[in-house]
Formats: sequence, C-alpha cells, structure tokens
Amino acid sequence: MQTFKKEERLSRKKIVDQLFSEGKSFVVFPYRIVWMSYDLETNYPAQVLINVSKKKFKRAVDRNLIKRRTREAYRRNKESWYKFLEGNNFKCAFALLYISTEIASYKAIEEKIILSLQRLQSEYEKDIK
RNA sequence: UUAACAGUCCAUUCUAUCGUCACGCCUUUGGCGUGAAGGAAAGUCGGGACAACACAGAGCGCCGUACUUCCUAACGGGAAGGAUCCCGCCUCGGCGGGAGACAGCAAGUGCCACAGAAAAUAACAGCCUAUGUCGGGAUUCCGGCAGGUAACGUUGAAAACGUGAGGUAAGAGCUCACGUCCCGCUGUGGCGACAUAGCGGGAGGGUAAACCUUACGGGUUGAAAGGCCAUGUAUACCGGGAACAGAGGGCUGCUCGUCCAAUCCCGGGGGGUUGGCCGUUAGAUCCUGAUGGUGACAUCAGGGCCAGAUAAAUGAUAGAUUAAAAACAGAAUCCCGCUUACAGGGUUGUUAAUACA
RNA sequence: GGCCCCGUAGUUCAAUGGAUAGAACGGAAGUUUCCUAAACUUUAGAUAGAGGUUCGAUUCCUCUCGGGGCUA
Repeated sequence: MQTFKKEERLSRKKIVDQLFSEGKSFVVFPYRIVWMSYDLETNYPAQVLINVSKKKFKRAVDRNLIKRRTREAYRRNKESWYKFLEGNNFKCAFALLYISTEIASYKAIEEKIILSLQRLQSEYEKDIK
C-alpha cells in the first residue's frame, strides 16, 4: 500500500537526538541522508524525518511545498525499500534533509529519492559485511 | 464602449485515480461518510479576553496618550464635527477636494553650528547732550565724563507687531488712527471643540518626534501561561559569600506594607525526567432581515456550526476550460484593529474621447 | 509561539542634532630595491531602505528589510 501514516514518521525527540549524534550520513544532492539501525516500536520497518531549513527558505509556503513533494515521492517509491528491510529483518530510522537553496520540481525530487533509497540499501549491505 | 484615477467586493476553477489530518458510524490490523487555511493566516505595531503571581495594596520611579463629541470589551482604531495649512473654481466670500502625533516654549531650564554687533540677559558700533559735572570759550558754542536711547547695524532658517501721524535733546506702542496676533471677562449660537459681537489688558524668535509641565491611563509576566496523571531521582563532592537573628523567599526597578519563614545565595561538578490528558476551539461567532442613528455602531427576530495539528495535516499524476491554472502567501490559545505584500476579475463614482438618439 | 537587542568604508570600531562622517588593519598606485618584505607618499571606498519632525538627522519618531540573542 502506498500509505504514509503517522507511525511511518519519526517523532520521538530521543531517537532524533541519537540519530543526529550517532547516525551515519551521505549526500545525494539535493538531499543529505542521516541513518542508523534502531529497534523501533512499530509495525513498519522504517521511520523517516523530513526537514527543510528555515534559513534556506524564509517563507513557510516554500518549505511546505518541498516537504510535500518529498513526502509524496517517498510514499510512492518506498515499497522495494520496505521489502528489503523486512527480508533482512532490519529496522531503520533516517532523516531526509533538503540542502539545496532552490525549489526542485516533483520529477527531479522523485528521481533523487529513488537514488537515495537505493544508496541506503547498498550502505546496509556494506554494513553487514 | 474604451482609457485613467479613486473607493469597494471576490480571490489556484472542474473531473478522475492514489494519498494526508480531525470527527462520527460500522461487521474495527480495515471500511464508509462529513469537514479541512487567509484577506492579509504575515509584520508582532496597538488593544483586550484568559491564566499565574496575595483575583493586586500605598508612594516614588518608568512608560504611553494628547482639538471636540461620540462608537467600542478596549485601543495609538473608527465615525461625525471644529480650527489650521495646501490645491482648484467662480458670481470675491463662498463652494468643492486633500493633508497632518492638532495640549502647553504667555510656567521653568537647556539648545540654536557657520555667519552676524547681537540667537534673547546684556555688551559693542551708532544717535542725543534736555539733566548733572569738569575743562575750554565767553553768553550760548565746543569737547570729555556721568547719563539717556532704540532694533537703525552688510548676516542668517530665524532679528524683537506693520503702515502713517504726533511726540522728544535724541528716541521708543510713549500716544493716536487703521490693521495683525495673544490673554481674560461678558453677551449670543452650539452638548463641546469653536464661531461671532463688545469691553479690559498686552506684543511674545524657533525648538516639547529637547528636558519638562498639565490632564488622563498603565501592577508584573505571557499558552514554552497554567492545571492534572504517569515514569524516575542524590544535591554525593569542591570553592566563595551571608546569617544564628527576622537572613531569605512569595515571577514587581526601589522603598513601605503584608504573608511564609531557618538555613540561604553564587560558581564548578553530579542524578532524574523530557511521555500522556486538559487548557484547545461555540465565539465581543457567522449569515439574512427589521428598527433606531448623519455615521461608526447598537438592539431585536430567524437560521447556521465553519481546521484543530504537536516535528506539526491539502499533495502528485492525467484530462477539460483558458493567452496563461497564474498574485501575495500557510492556522498553532482566541478575538478587535493598524501596517505591509498582491496576478486577475466584478461593481460604484468622477474625468476625457468616440458613436447613436 | 512569546519577549528583546543590533544594523556606519572590505573588516574591527569612533562620531552632544552642526556634513568635508574619523581611526586602525586591508585594497590600489607610486618612491625605494637586482626582486620581495619593511618603511614612506598619495588615493578609492560607508551611515540597511522609505517617509516624517527640525533651518539642519548617523543621531529623534514611524513603517519596511536584514542579522542576532533569551525563553521547555
């Protein structure tokens, strides 16, 4: 199902603090991805945090637009990522940080989200070895 | 009809698929139904509601406001009116439009660069010798001193009521006529600001978005306010200070008052929590109509329920209309204003042009 | 969300309401040197924006823009 419920989003301050102090990160422009394995109290295999900086986009309307496009792209393309995690019995907390200063179109964002999720899988495979 | 200007109103449409948040219902790992940002949600510039502090006291300090009357819960907001200034018109004293933080430098103090004698107390240059005195001269003349005197003195943003006459030694609102302005009193009109007429007194540079005076108002802190439940814990140790008597504390700059009071304060260092519920959306509410009022607005009647999240909800794709789905822009306790941003469209008024009658 | 503070040369700071807006470092040009550094001489460069009060505004007032701090 292409849902995006609240349980699929990262909201615990404790986990967020831990993620940003201990998590590993890489960049797939315009996103910076911070991730770590965490034993989440949910049925979903991953929780995601989407962030757009107020320093880079002054107006709330612009921030909302980017967050909505990112959320939409993640919702439509997360299926294989979930299958991978469930197949290996992993649970993952990660953050998508938008670091560009320009507003990207939906098509560009979707492309990069797919790339990011593939990169996350390969990072996990590296970690196992 | 078109264009310009001013005012006012509306503001990313419709269909399908997949999704987000809240509420309700059901056969509850889900499904169905309903609802889902703004005129500025923005800036946080005023004012309130609400909450805690003693539901709050006194004085000082500090801050704010400033023509009048009214509206409002309140306001620095709004309405109507007054005076002043600016613009336009003409039949020349009226009409129309616009502007502004519009109390008081006639209570005190300060400041006014450069220039100028001087920036307000005076002094200086100049003018006058009526009066006093001294000297010369010798009978009404000259000079000095004392004295009198005004805004006339190249400036400047600003120079001490204006013009004319009288008056005098020379002069001066010193006096008079006409005029300007200010203060007080009285009459008339108006709730009032004020207008107008008369009488009396007076003549003063500017600056209060300089200190200030007067009048009125403001207790302080803000929903990260505040209340409840759950979980968990240790003020171990070190340094400095206050105090064994009213130290310290009660969210207030100081003093007083009042209540609680034996350990308290500062720095280093350490332990625990960082979850949930309420506040939280029905209200100075919205729509329609009637009545009162010049108006802001008020009252009455009928009807409606219109986001409520807590890392924070509205998007994506395809199609249609269109020249182009397109401006400024996203609720976070709520409300009333102000200010600022803004594509397009509707509508009202004024002006100009064109066409027709 | 709430409450505050600050915007002056490229940088760090000055400047009672008096305008030619100052100083240090830095920049540019020149002198000196075989070349560089140092030294010396000269020079460019700024009041965040708009409006108001005032004869006059960096300074006082209002609005806008930008930056920063505090608050569990």
